[in-house]
Amino acid sequence: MGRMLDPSLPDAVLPPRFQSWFDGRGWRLRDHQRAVLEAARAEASALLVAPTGGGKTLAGFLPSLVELSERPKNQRSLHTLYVSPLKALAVDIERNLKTPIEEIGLDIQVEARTGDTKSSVRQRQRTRPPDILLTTPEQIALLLAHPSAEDLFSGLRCVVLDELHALRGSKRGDLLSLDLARLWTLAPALRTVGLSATVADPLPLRRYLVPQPEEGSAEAALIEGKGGVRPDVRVMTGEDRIPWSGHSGRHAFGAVYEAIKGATTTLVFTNTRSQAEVCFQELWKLNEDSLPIALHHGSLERAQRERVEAAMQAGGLRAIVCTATLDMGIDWGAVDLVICLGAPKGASRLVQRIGRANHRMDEPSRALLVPANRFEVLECVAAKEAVDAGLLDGEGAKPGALDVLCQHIWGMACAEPFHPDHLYREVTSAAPYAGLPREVFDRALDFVATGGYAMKAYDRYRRIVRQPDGRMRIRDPRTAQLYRLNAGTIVEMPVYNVRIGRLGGTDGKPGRARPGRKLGTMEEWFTSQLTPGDTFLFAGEVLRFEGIQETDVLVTKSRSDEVKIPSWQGSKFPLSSFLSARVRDIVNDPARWGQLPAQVQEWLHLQRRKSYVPKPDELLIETFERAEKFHLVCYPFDGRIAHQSLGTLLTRRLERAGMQPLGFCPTEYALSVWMRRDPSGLDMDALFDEDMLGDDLDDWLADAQLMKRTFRNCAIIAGMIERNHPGQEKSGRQVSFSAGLIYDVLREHEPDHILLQAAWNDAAAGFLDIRRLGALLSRIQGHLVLKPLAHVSPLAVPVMMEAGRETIIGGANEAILAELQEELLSEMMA
DNA sequence: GACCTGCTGCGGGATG
Repeated sequence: MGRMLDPSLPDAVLPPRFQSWFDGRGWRLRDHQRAVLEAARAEASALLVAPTGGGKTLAGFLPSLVELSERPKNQRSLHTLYVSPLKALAVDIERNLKTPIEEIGLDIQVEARTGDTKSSVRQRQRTRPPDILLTTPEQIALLLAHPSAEDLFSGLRCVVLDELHALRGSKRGDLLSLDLARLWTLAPALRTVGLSATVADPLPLRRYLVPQPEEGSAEAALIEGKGGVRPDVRVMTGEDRIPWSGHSGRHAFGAVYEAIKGATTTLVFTNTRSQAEVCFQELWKLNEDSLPIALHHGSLERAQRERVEAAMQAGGLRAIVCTATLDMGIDWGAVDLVICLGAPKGASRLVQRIGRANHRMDEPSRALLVPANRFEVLECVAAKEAVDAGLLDGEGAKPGALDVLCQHIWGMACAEPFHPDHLYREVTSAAPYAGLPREVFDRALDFVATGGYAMKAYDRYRRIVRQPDGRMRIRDPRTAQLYRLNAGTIVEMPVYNVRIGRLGGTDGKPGRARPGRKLGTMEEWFTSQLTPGDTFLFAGEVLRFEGIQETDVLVTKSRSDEVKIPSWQGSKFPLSSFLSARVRDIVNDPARWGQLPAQVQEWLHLQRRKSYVPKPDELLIETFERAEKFHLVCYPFDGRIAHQSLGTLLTRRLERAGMQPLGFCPTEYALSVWMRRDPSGLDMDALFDEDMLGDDLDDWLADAQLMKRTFRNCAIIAGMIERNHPGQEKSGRQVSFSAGLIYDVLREHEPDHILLQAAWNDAAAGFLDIRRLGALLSRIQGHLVLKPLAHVSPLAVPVMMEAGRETIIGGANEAILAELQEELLSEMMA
């Protein structure tokens, strides 16, 4: 492998001690490792893009190890900072780095620092740091917001940023970029190494890694590791009937079990926690061979998850059913099959998940995609094609979040007084904030100093004050303490603890129960649907709901078969634009239908006969009457979030047009709206005009609850509202109430408040997906195809099922749904 | 016999 090495080079790159360590293991320096060393020698920052495995982490650390080995004795100071999005990775790397350090015989200290590190150790690390510190973005922010920051970091030579693709573009990534900017100020000799999975466009990552100049832009060197073997991806299309709707993949559990039996170790990825619970439960029912299969998701108690991870590490498991919790993390060499249950949602996410299998360079990772319904078959096929062609989702760079900027300004004042001009220049050296106008920075600064003019009367919002010399300093030590309690960008929903126990005390007398072992957490809204005696699935067990005591949901184990499926309200996994365009391409092009399973082909052919198959960039709009209601169904294939926004805005227009709309239902692929009047005579071009993104949108948002929730997150991150902390008597509801109050006050009295702007930006990028909706509307202008029908069309059946599920009172009543499906299918065939 | 939706990540520190 590799190119011929220049015989004059090797000595210059790797010192003899290192070379013989490589030799002793039968390793050769890989090309990308050499390139990182050469970049470091030239004092250049670099982005290393490579698939998992292949010594990427070692490549990031090699230059630091070499430099530290050449350092004069007795000179110890923080040399290299490693940042990972996961605490577990920091701890794992600590273990892994110690091997080469010991074996080469280097005098280098390595320590991890996370929220789990003992506070005495954290304190000591400020004054006597190790040579290499392994940590998280939040910890760096905390270290920087301390008077000791300058001493600690002034000698820093290198920052290694692991899994950078997973941080960039998020608020955590924004926070980290601002911290980098401060580090560049404190340690001008600093270079960075970014480690990233393969991305569609590395440029934003390369910019992220170096200080941006006032004019133009700068980027780190790009080093591309050799791609491994293309993964072997298959889409499961058995003989079974492919469901018309639903997302559980239940019809395929038998085949999933067989696949697990046929592999050494399998990761079964699901898209939701409830899907993971259901899948796990059903696999155990099928598990005649008693295979050790485990469950892992984010609402399970941490200790339980750690037991599963340890069992995996020890080779004791055949499969784990999991959610995105295992998208990243410690490599498990034994995994040789990845199953993705349900729609893959995006090519990059899929590649990341597939990469969890088989880290040997010369063998392909094996992956099996299991579509749960007909539309998902299209999505799985589109995703497989993208992976086969080596294509990924492109994600544009978006400007840094303003609430994060406010938090950072506050933190910087905790370290030492700053001059606004200097801090502005520093902040704009961070790539996400390179385009930040001074005027916006000044408003953020003013917010940290006063809360904004609507809040000026409230003393508690005054966090920094101006000194006579023009510099800003923290107001008092308490305010600095408050910063430390509120640092970070992750905001959680208030949750209940699920614990074993009964109401009424252990001895049967009334009184306080002593709750037992904690199994995990559940959200208030699901809890509120339970009445004592109900049974539900959680942590892989059937539990009986006993009652609520304070923030504990008390449960006992049960053997009931009548189980409710718990659900959580996480933010929505968006279907990537890239993948939705590819799904459209398949549907639009009958020449490509041959690769689809027979049932799906028949479905599309039937659609062509009974209604219409749109051409690229056309939007098909069907109307038909059913059960005394008129339905309008359109198929943008643009993801549920954009369809949700479109549905809201269309409904408002239909209302004005006198159609008396009754409801709408978005799916990933389509949108249905139903109403009392027949819409087929409407001017569709006017209905779908781009101008709906103007006043209609503003009207709707004015009183949208979602907007308040978004604002709450921004207000917490910016430090306007305190987080919940153990010991503080402030429930989640009280926090959101006060956030709602502040939101209303600001909307009325200070509509240009920085946090309203921050919330609007979040909403536009998040629950509204404005960019996507805008692209959708402009794509279809002049390409609407209206098809008034007598009956429901084949494409519409799954959408109608989805709508039926949501509108049937009392949740999904199976008998009614089955009946609905029968009716729809016979009407469709009519 | 179907059918059950929405992810993850982190987190004071000085003093007794």
